[in-house]
Amino acid sequence: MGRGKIEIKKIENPTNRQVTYSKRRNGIFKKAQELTVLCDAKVSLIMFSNTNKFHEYISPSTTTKKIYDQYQKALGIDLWSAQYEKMQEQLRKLKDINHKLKKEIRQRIGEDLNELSIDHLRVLEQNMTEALNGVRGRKYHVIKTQTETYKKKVRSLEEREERHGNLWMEYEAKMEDPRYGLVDSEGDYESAAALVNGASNLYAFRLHQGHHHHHPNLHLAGGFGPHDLRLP
Amino acid sequence: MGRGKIEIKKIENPTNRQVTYSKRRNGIFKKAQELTVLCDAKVSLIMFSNTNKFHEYISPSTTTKKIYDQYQKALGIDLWSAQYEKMQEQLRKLKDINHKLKKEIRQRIGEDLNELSIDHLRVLEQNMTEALNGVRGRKYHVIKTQTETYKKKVRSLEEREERHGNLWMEYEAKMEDPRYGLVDSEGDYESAAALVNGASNLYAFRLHQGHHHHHPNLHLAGGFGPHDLRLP
DNA sequence: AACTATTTATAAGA
DNA sequence: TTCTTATAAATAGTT
Repeated sequence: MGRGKIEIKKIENPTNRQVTYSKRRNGIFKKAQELTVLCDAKVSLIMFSNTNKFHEYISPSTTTKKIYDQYQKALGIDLWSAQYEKMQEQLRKLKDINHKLKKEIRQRIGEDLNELSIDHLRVLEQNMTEALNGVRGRKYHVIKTQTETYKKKVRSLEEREERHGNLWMEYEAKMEDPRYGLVDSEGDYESAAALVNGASNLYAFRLHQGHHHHHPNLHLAGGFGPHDLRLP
Repeated sequence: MGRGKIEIKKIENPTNRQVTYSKRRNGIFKKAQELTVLCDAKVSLIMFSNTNKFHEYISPSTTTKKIYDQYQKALGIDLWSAQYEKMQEQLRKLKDINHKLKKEIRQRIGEDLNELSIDHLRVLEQNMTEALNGVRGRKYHVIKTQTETYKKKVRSLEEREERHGNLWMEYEAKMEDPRYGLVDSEGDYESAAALVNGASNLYAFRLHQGHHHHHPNLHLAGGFGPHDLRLP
């Protein structure tokens, strides 16, 4: 279609080749666009000239990525599948582990016990008893340490009192702050809750359940709060 | 170019549209091939018809993957990075949740208590006490149910014994199987461990730690066994 | 799937 | 590059 018929073979004259590339590129892009409109088709046309100049046509109704996804689907291949599936597998495993960890916590919280056999229950009970002893031991240790610390502070304050004479009031005020409590009483949940500041959701969860009590500081570490813990 | 000029707009008649698609598709493929040869260009032409039928032309000197790699390089973008990063973020979140869950379990096992304040310790102790009561309650319930079941079985066997006279031996053998134990004694860890069959790793973990005891059935549900639980 | 009148694309030249 | 134009090629409507 031109002044003369041409043979379809590489145009050796670079200028000529470039001109033809330019003209025919426009022609094919126009054709692609017409096909898109006339036939409601999706077309992706990517070309690189022999000088590696890049040009593309893509139907307005889609994107290059979509076309390529569809392409992979059509051919049943995926050149990126190796990496992708590796990550999918990782995700699956983590979700599974997560699920199991949640279940363990639920059982240690006293839920989901029905599926445990008598033998499991015995081991769990023994295990929790030991753990509880550990917690109690630690608690007493902390209390003891605190007590000694405050005894020292008292002595220190008394000495300063002898010299200055008006710090006693300050000390008394401090001792009324529950955070400095020296007592060994368990206290009730409410007052304990009020003190828990950096508490993990575990405690938030329990307080929530037992007392329908709400404290803004008890909702930290989003992602596995009360709701999540109840998941199967 | 045809018997009459046509407007470039969607062909409503489906048959007509399909015919036009077919004809023009051939035309554009021919053009792509000619351009490839004449101008030594690389062309990737992918199209999906209205009915999602897939057709492609690719210059013989390249492959579709190469074209897309070149495409991404030319545009300086990565079509899959968004998805990739989304998965990375998901992985990160799951790992974080995992870490927190493990920490909760460690604290309920009596480890990692040092960072807990006296108030946290009190709440945890109270919480574990309640949970332990729950486990004990469940245990006694199971024992009671089992006891009643075996009382019935005994009666049933006695009745059959009256009629048949040789099943008593079978029953006695059964009662020697620890799985049918009626006793309420806690038993020692070793014998308990021997019974734990579908036990979660939680128990496997504790038994492991306390007694350096190994039982093949205690290593189920891979992925968050003893080693994992010690992770930070 | 073939035909063909007509439109469209484009090769060569400016 | 762009325009021009003669001619080749593509194709719309028809069979």
